[in-house]
Amino acid sequence: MQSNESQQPCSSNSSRKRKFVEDLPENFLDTVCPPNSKARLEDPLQSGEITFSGNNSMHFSSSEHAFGREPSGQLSYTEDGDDYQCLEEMKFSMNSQNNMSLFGDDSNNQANDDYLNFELSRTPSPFDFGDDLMIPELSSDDVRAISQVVLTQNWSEEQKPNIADIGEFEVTSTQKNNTRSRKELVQPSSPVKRSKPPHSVAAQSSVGSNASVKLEEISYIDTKNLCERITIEMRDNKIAQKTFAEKILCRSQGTLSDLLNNPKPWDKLKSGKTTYLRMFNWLAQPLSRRMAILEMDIDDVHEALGMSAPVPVRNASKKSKSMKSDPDTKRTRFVFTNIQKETLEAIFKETERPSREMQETIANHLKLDVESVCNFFMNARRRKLHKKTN
DNA sequence: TGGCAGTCAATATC
DNA sequence: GATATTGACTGCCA
Repeated sequence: MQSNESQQPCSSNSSRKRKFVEDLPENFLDTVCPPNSKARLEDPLQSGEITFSGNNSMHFSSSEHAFGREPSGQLSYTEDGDDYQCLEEMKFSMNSQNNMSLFGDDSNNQANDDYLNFELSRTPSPFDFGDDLMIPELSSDDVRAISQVVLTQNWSEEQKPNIADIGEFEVTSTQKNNTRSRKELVQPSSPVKRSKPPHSVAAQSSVGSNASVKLEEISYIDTKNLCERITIEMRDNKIAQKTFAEKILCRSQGTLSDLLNNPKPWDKLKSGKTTYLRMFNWLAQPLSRRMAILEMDIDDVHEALGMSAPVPVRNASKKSKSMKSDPDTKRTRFVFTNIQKETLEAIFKETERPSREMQETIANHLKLDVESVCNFFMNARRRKLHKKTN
C-alpha cells in the first residue's frame, strides 16, 4: 500500500477539516479493520483509542488528539486548547509482516514539529495474505471460507494469527518521536518485528481443544462480528438455534437468539464472557470438527471446546412464586395488557428510573404488582441500552 | 438493599 | 417448526 505524497498546506490553525490525501481504496478501512472494532495504542506518550466505525470511517482519540477519516474522504482533526496542530496527511501502509502503519504529519506546523506515527501490529486478517494487501470484493461465503483458513491452518511461530482476530486486531506498539525525520517514521516496506501482544491468542492447531482459548488468555473478542459469523455458520450448516444453544452453550434457544441479535461489547460483559467464548472456541475448530461436536455427549463437548462446564443456571426450572409449591405446574407468562404496556412505555420515555413511590403509584393505577412494574423498568432500561449499542 | 447481569422459558411472530 | 420477544427469577455487587 503506497501513499499519495501530495501536500495540502495548512492555512490556519482554525481549520478543522483537511482533505484526505491518502489514495486508499474506498473500502480500505472496512476491509482491513472490521467495522466497530477498536484498537488501543499503548504508548504512554500517545496512548489512545482507534475506533473503526464502519462506512469507511476511523477515529483516533487520546487526551491530546482527536482525528479521523470520514466516509466522505475528508480527514478531520480537532483539538481543544492552544496547542492545536494541523495534520497534513494521514497515511496507512501495510507491510509483509501484516503490520499496519498509521501516519499523521503536521510538519507544516513549524512551531510544533510533532509527528504521529503509530505502528499497528496486527495479525493476518482473513483479507490479506502475502506482501500485498488484497482488497477483494468478498461475499459472506468468502469471508467464512477465508476465516476458516486463517483460524485453522498451522501457522509458523512468526505468523501465528490471533484467533481473536474474528473482527479484531491487536495494537502492540506505537511511537511518537519529535526528533526523527519523516522518512524514518514511515517505512512501509521494511519489515517491522512484531511483538506478541501480552494477552493475544494464537490458533495453535486445528485439532481438538488446542485451538481453544481460556478466558484468562483472551483480551478481547469482537462479539458483534463473532455473532454474525455464528449466525452464518448456523444458517449454512442448518444448525437450529435450539441445538446450538443447548449443545454448545448449555443455554436456552431464547438466550442464544438474544445474544446473537444483541451482542454486548466484550468489555461490558461480566460472567457472560464465557458464553461468547464457547461460541468462539467452537468457531475456531475446523468445520468437520464443529459439526462433530454437535453430535457429542455434553462432557465431550466441554472437552472439545477446551472449557469446563459452564456454571449451571441456578434458576433452571423457574416457576413464579405462586408456582413454587407445585413444581410440575407449567408457568404461564404474564403479559401486560395494551393499556398497561402503553402507559408504562409512555412513563419510561419520561422517566427511565422512577422512584419506589412512583412505581407503587403506577402499580396501583394499572392494577399491577410493584414487582412487575419494577421488572418492566429494569428490562426496559437494559433492552433500550443494547438497542442503542447496536 | 436496590440495581443489574445473565438467563430461563412461555409465547408471539415469522 | 424455527426464531424473536419478553416478564420474571437468581445471584452478585456497590
